[in-house]
Amino acid sequence: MDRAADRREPTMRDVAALAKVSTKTVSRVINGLPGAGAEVADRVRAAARTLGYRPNLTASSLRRSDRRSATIGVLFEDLSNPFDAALLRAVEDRARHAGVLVLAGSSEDDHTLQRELLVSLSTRRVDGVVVMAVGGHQDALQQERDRGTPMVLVDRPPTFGGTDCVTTTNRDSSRDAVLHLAALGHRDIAFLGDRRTLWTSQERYTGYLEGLAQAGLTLRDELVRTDLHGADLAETATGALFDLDRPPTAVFTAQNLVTVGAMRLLRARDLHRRVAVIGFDDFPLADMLDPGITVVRQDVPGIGRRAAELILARIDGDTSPPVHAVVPAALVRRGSGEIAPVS
Amino acid sequence: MDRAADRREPTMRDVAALAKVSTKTVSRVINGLPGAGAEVADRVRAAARTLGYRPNLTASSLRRSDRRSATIGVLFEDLSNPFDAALLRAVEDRARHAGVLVLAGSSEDDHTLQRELLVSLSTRRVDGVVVMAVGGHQDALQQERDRGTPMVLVDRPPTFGGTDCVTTTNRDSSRDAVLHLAALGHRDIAFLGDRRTLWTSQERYTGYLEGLAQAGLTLRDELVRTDLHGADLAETATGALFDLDRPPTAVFTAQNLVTVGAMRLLRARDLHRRVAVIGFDDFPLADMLDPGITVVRQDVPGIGRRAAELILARIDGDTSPPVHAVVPAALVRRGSGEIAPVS
DNA sequence: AACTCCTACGTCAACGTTGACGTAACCGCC
DNA sequence: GGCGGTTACGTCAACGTTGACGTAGGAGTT
Repeated sequence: MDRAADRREPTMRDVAALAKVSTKTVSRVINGLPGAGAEVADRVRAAARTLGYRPNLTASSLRRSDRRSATIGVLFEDLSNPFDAALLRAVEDRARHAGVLVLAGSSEDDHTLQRELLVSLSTRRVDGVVVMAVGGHQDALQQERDRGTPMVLVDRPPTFGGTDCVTTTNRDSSRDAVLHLAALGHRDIAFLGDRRTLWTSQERYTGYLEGLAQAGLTLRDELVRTDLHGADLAETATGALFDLDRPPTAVFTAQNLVTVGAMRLLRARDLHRRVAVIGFDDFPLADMLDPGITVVRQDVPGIGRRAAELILARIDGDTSPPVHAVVPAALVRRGSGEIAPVS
Repeated sequence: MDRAADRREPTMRDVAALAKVSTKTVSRVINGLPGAGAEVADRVRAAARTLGYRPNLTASSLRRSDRRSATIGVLFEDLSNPFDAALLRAVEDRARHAGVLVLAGSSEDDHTLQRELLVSLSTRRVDGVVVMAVGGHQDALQQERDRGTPMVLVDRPPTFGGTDCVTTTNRDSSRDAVLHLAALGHRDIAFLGDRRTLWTSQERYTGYLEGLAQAGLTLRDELVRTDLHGADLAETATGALFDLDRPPTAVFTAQNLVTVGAMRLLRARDLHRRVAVIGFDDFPLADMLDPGITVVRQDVPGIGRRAAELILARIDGDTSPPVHAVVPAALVRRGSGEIAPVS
């Protein structure tokens, strides 16, 4: 076994000495800059190879005028949510193609932690930050943004100026989902939502209201349940709905864990074939359930790609006005949303 | 909107000038080192705060003797696989508590890409690397390891020396799963596996063989289907199994996508209530299906935590002999694995 | 009173790299 | 054959920080 741990990493100086040139010439060859003859360049490359030389990007970015670290930070709430995972993947994918690596950090919906992570990132001089989770106030984000760090918010618009964001068609797609249910004849459509503090929840609720209005239905307040953070709360709330004298015949669940919780209850009460369900956010195996769950599917890779493109452009010096990019979601019909009301 | 993008970041020199001390004193205060009076320290901290000073970790690690970047690299295959996502999350969590951030990169099962990512990471002078995906040869890994980079493999033992790894009880748990099925009276138990080049596939297959042997059952070669990379291939292969004259009464699926594919077919042929299924690897909503899927659940957070602890220890200079940590998996009974053979 | 020791600072150089600039050799051209 | 231009190098300092070391002043010891 090779105990190489204590061996010093070779530097440009070592390569230069072996190739009998100056470090500057090594720099030119390594970076592919002009000003080095073919013969010398070969010698340098050979020396680099024999020594196993790897340029030190941190030293390089320290000295370089652009000061780039070719690294961006990505903050998310919880990777165990497939939405976050897919988003990170999409951002990482796009960034990698630009030679940029991703420093990942999960804030677990904790403002203190988020602030600390932002400091950690800025301490490492990332070129920009993509933030895909912020409940409540955005002070820490604004503070970081004001320092000049390029920033893109995902799934939430900024409460402060000068910052790009990428969201999906929360309101329009929610409205469409409700209209889809109404078109089947449903008149009692419940709304089950995540925490009201979340911008997406509010948007989806607004879309729900718009849908009801557009279909000529009246809102029944008791069919609206919000602040359902997690599948368990959603399950309980769904139970309460079906204890009503006049229970809903259709349910619009405005977040994927809420959908799962609702389905769990419907299944337990054997209502899953009689009550229509449309969920916002797709989730794995939604097609495997019986019936398959009709969902509003966000274009997660599209959102991630767009976010990455925006941050990369800003890092490249794009100073055009801030953008709110909206990536369209689509209704995926799998059965649960196509159940007509029992007459 | 604050156009701060072009304002130079404040440095120690700026803080020193404002606090009327030397940069070295600022360094002492910022790093909490002794040798600075209380009054001076307060002045320095105040100056740092007014300027919005953030230490530059890249410059610091360049100069420091330990040369630490407080960053580790994590390579995974595909974040859209919940196994990878949960693992990354666990590693990130543990690392964060040690003040270490994670540079994430997906290799997408491509050796060229993996090699490039390793170079990118080493170019950024990460302190260590956790690798959770390598099919086939490990040349690039060994090369990186030989440079002295601390490394931990997850889910696969190294083919070279001097490197830690963390795996689960692939063989033992597979054997137990088969014995569980055999105890119900199953005598025709099929094996559906991922690519044979994967070490985990081989281990699980070996466990399957051990289980058959221990239960006194004879292997029927036509009930073994491997190289099923992805749910679609698994679905097709499962179909072929049930076209046999004497189809299996139970199926052991050795990977989560394989399980999903198999379930898809069983559902399509309405066999899902008659054929027993045990899958290796849990997956979201496995409990929501009908029947719930009995699985061998790996302790993914445990694996991730262990991997992080190992790499952090190595970075801290632990030179004890390489470790192969084995984190036990557990059988989770949900129904599909408890179906008795139809007589 | 002379000494050692300690504390609280400061000075300087170096980490690995690159921007700015210098220079020697060679080219073409009137 | 002298001039301007280009090419292929080299030299030097600086990026932001910290390790090694220096020093002034005060406290404690003999």
